Amino acid sequence: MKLPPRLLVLDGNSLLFRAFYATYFGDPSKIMRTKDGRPTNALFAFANMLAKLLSSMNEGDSIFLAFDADAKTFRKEEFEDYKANRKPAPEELILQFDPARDLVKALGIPYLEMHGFEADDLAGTAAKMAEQKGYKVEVYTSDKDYLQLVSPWITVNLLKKGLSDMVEVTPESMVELFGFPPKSIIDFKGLRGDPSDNLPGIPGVGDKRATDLLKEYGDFDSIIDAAKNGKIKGKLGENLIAGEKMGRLCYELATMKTDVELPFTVEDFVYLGYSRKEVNDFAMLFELRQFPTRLPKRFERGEGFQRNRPLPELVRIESIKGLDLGNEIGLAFDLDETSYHDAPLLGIGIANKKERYYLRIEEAKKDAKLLALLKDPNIKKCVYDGKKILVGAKRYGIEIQGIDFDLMLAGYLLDSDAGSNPRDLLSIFGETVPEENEPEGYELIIGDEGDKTAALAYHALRLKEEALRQLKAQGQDKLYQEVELPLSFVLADMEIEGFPLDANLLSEIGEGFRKKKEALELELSSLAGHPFNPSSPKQVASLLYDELKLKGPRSRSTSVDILESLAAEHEIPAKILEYRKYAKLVGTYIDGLLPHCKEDGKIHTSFNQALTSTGRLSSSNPNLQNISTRDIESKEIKKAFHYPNSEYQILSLDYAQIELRLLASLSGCKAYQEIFASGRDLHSETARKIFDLPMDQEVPSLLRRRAKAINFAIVYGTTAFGLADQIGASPKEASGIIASFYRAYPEIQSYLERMTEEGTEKGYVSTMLGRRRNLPDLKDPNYMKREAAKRMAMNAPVQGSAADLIKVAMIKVDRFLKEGHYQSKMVLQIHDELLFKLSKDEEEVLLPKLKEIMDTALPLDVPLSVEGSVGDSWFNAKD
DNA sequence: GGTTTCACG
DNA sequence: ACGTACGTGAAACCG
Repeated sequence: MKLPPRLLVLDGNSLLFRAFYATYFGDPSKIMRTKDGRPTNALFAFANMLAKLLSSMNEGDSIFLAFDADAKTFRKEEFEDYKANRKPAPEELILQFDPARDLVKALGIPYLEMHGFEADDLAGTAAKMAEQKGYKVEVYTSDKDYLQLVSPWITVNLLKKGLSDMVEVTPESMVELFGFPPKSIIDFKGLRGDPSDNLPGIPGVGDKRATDLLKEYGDFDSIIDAAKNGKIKGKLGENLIAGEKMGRLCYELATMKTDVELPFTVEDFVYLGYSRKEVNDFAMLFELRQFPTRLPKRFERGEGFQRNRPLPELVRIESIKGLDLGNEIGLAFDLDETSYHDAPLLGIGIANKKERYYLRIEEAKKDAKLLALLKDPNIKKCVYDGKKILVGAKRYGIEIQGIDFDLMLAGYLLDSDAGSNPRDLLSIFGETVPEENEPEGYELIIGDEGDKTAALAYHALRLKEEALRQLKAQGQDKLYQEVELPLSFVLADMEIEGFPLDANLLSEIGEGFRKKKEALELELSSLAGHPFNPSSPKQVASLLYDELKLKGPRSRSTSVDILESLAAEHEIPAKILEYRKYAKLVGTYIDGLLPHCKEDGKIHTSFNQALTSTGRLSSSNPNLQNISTRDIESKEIKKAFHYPNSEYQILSLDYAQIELRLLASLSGCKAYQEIFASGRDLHSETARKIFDLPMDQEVPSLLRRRAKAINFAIVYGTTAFGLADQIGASPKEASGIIASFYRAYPEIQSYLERMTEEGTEKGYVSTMLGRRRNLPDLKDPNYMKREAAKRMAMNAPVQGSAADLIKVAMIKVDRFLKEGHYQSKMVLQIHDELLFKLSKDEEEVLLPKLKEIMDTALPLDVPLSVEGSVGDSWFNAKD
């Protein structure tokens, strides 16, 4: 006969508490710690408990572990004093909570925590679910509340000290041990209360009387009835009647919830093994060297192990009719990620916590119930890349309301270097998605249609709680809720609105560039004495360094600065540079841009909101954040960006020296702040300070240039070599300048040092709004890697805070424009600059108002300066 | 697909 | 004795 499947249910909090106190010795100074002082006693004992339990398991057995989420539970809402008497857990234990979670993860044990529920509700639900499916369930805890679960199929193992000192409670042993059957424990608690949870019960009823009453009358209700009917005489009877309300409340609070809507099915609990690498990393980090050896080898998994549960089977449907989706769903669009402004929308993925569905677009568009659900703001949508969905939906005339959670943005904040494609980003959570539905060779795998889309919908919904928990733990929940998520809606509008491009004018401008490029090509061939491709670095290097024998660098580089330095020796390098300029213009900005121009006379970029390591946006397809502006001739391109018939103008508002102002504010350097407060020229003032010039004398332009260079160098995480290279001085001279800068602004030096030190300690640095950049390389043994990471540690908080600032400004600007029902629209962001489609009659009102919003987006210790300009084209809207 | 170059902040 | 500035995207070349 086949044995019933076996499930182990663990109360993680209870076990961890037990683990802690079993190794506490009554004194925090005596507990086990790592060399650098982090407490590990509870982890040690907890890890050994888990190792022992895993050792008892066979292939095919299941395990589930529940944790408490945060303090606010439904019990607390019903009874304010619930657990009010509990002493807060000691600091040493609290410090081990998060690592314990990491351990459970590393061990590949399916685990769960949910807001508003305690571990026992989740564990109880899991146990009951499994019981119904015919499992033999073993619960491990030290909490006697669990005894109410005991049944022929559920045994509760009560831990006294550790796993070695444990009582197994079955229905039979229960009566023996406690004098009443499992279900009476709730009646018992209603009568007697539970001092450990601060439940008073009924006054005058203690252990003895409660047991006696239960023996005589059976359960809580019958006892109260008996008292009301006068069968229980005297003081006890009166107490029972008077205390009924409190007793009943205690009864309810003691009742374990076994009907929580879990995002798991019992099948998800099957144990698939642990990752050797993750376990070893954990053991190393907490100096538990023996621990990995205690784990059963049969469950060890090597590289490439996917701990994630198998996805629920994909269900293709033609309508959502009859589906139970509730008021929170996962939603995904089958729409190419990189070309969602044009690519066809193939279908829609929908998920609840247990199932995932896919509808082709033809069916989806006809499904009235689906369309109503999509536009219902009360149905919360959990998505991956909501902006893509909004843009796609708009094109197909589908209305979307109620986007509530965006897994892409949450994952990006948790690890800005994780990469923004779903596969890489989901790996943060130990999940993955099926391969894209792509033709493999000539064989089209039709079976995969919608698989990835439905999986994304499913993950977005299922990972919401976990992602929000992690964001909160990292102090990034506000940044997510109040900045990134709302910004994604603003960006969607900007992308949909687009930016005007006059294709005819652009082609015309391009013809001029093309002629110059072709002329230079001929000229170069004749100068070289033979035809060659000036676009080929290899051919150019061979011409310059082999044929002409010019003295260049060992690297044989042909980049701008090298060619400029060679210009004195020969006329070819300068011509090559000129050729490259026109080749770039034609290739990237004329021929590259034209195909992106749509019939609406506009260009629709994609802002990538989950890509850069620092928190900036990036723009692609096409990139509108790198249109030429420095070189006056190249800037001609900007003339083609204008609205037809001058019905609208272009307004540009940009933050002046935003990063340096932030450096002044973040570092708290008074002298540096003072320059901005005074409104004087930053670079001249810096030159005066570091080169010791008199206040009244005008600053020579060479010194101002050098001061400007060092101001930038500082934000980049300067090196003397880099600065020297930049200003054409010796490294020695450059390091002298750096030293003078730090002498003039010592707080800036200490701020930058603090960033590298804190970064090394914590493994990350943060911006003003708590955005993180992880920098594990600060500890890398390789010197070069470490130095590079230091520069990132100095730069990321500044560059990232600037990104925070303009993102907040964008949200505020957007709200202002929408609330005032203005015609004008925000259409582009270029890191420190916002561009607007400006309705002429709104200019007078908007200019000062928008400036003010940008100026005051975040409170700083320096004034901000926003410069604005208006023109009939982008070209004319600058300076 | 990786490398080089160059456009931007 | 290393070999240097921070963050991007697109196009062209080259193997």
